[in-house]
Amino acid sequence: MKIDPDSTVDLSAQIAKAIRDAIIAGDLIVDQRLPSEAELADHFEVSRPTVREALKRLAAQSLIRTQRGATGGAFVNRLRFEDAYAQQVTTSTLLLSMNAVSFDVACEARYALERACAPLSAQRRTPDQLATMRAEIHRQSQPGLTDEAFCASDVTFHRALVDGAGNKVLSYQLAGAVEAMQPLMNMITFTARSREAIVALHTDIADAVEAQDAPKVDTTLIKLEAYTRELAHSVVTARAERAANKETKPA
Amino acid sequence: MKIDPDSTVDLSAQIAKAIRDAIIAGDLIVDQRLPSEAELADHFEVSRPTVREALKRLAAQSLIRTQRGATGGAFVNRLRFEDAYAQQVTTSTLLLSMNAVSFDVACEARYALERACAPLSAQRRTPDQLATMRAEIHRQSQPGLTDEAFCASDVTFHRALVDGAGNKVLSYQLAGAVEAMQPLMNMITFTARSREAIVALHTDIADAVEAQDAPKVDTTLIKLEAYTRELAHSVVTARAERAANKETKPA
DNA sequence: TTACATTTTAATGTCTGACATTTAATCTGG
DNA sequence: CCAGATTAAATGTCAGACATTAAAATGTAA
Repeated sequence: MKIDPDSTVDLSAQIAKAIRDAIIAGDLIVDQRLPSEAELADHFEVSRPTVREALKRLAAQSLIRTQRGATGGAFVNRLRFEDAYAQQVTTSTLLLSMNAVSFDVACEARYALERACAPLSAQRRTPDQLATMRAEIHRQSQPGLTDEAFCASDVTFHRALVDGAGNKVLSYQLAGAVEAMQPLMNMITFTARSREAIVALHTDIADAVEAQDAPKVDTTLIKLEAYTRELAHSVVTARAERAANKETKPA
Repeated sequence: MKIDPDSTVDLSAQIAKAIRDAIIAGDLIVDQRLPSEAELADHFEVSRPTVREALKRLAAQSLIRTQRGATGGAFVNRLRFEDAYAQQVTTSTLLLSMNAVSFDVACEARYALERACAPLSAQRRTPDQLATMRAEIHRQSQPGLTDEAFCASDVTFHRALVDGAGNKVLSYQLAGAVEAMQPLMNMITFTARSREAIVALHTDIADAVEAQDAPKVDTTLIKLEAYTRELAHSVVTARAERAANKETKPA
């Protein structure tokens, strides 16, 4: 593991890269202890604060964890799916909000991916996952629910559907797509009638999943996607109209 | 933005979280300059090295960038899809290698996602993307190619297929799934005959995409998935046999 | 001998203060 | 008006110190 002191790149970034590459290459294995900060400082011929900045970079990516005390130090972290979810969701959310991704594009991606899971989920879903879907449908039917709570329940419902595929890699990939959509979905005002329509479609999906009817799940998801887009467009239209009124009225 | 000095959590982690939350909430907008390190140290009532560790954590997630000099400082970064790809690939790769994800599970996820893109790609692919697919098929047909180069070309081919959907969010999500598989694929030894079979399937896919025949793309991808799994299983079997011989022969 | 309390020790976490380096803005002389 | 020198403000780096934590080693009494 070497760095170039003459490079214009931050020393701490170089050190982080060197260690990260070693982890990816398998030279440092899970739960292995890195040298102490003082030893790393010696090795790379830099000061301890610089080493610490490098280690914090790696910690931010969940590549290492640190422990204080006599037998403490920095250890290569076993990257867990649960840890990766959070980062995936954060990153996806910011990508959507910072890159002017249209609702349509995000929606299309989300449902395309979800439909990829659906056949597997219809086949393999556990009773527990089915129960979660039913429970969320019930929650969504209750009046007085805020739009945010409705959306959150929607996310839980769809995550149960995705998790039903019983493939952790799929669940991980989908976590970002589904949850990152939530802020966009929150812009939609769900009227009583639109909630009713969504709950009806959710029920169809749960029924089809219970009956292991994959094609039915697929067609219902297509309907749900179309309806979601329709709702979003009506929001955009209403907003445009309000803006137009505002422009003409005051004078 | 506040932190709790009595918490057992690292101060730098708390500060990073406070700033990250502010970015996600939109309180800090793209390209906005954060206060200087000295000002942040004052604000949070910590020392400058602690603030710096927090900023390095955020930099590791591409949430901020720093600039030296008179008008320098830390700026909220516009998270780009290209930046996110790299992290996505790194994370996915480590997830697979550290969590004993079986080839079958990873393969299933990859092809399920890829098939989600295929219909869109058949419909929208540009001539350029089609040309990339053809070029990679040609490369894959050349004898003397190393297994690694063959795999790399395979990745490029499939990325062109995925990008053909013309949906950046889909491409981003797929980047991790497709590229993270590469180390696993590299374990497979591609014989002349298996390469021939794969090239034939790739050609079928390219033809179907050119003809905008979505169902044909789908069925061919299913065949390709089956064949890929078959190859992987034969590798595992061969390895097990070698191990068995090794156990009985030497004495 | 064993169980418990104490001390030691090795590591990370944090602080202070200083200097180096970079870069844009400002000043200055032609 | 322009080119070069100067200045100022920020990040990058360093050295050394102390605080805190937690495990291991040690000591002590039943």
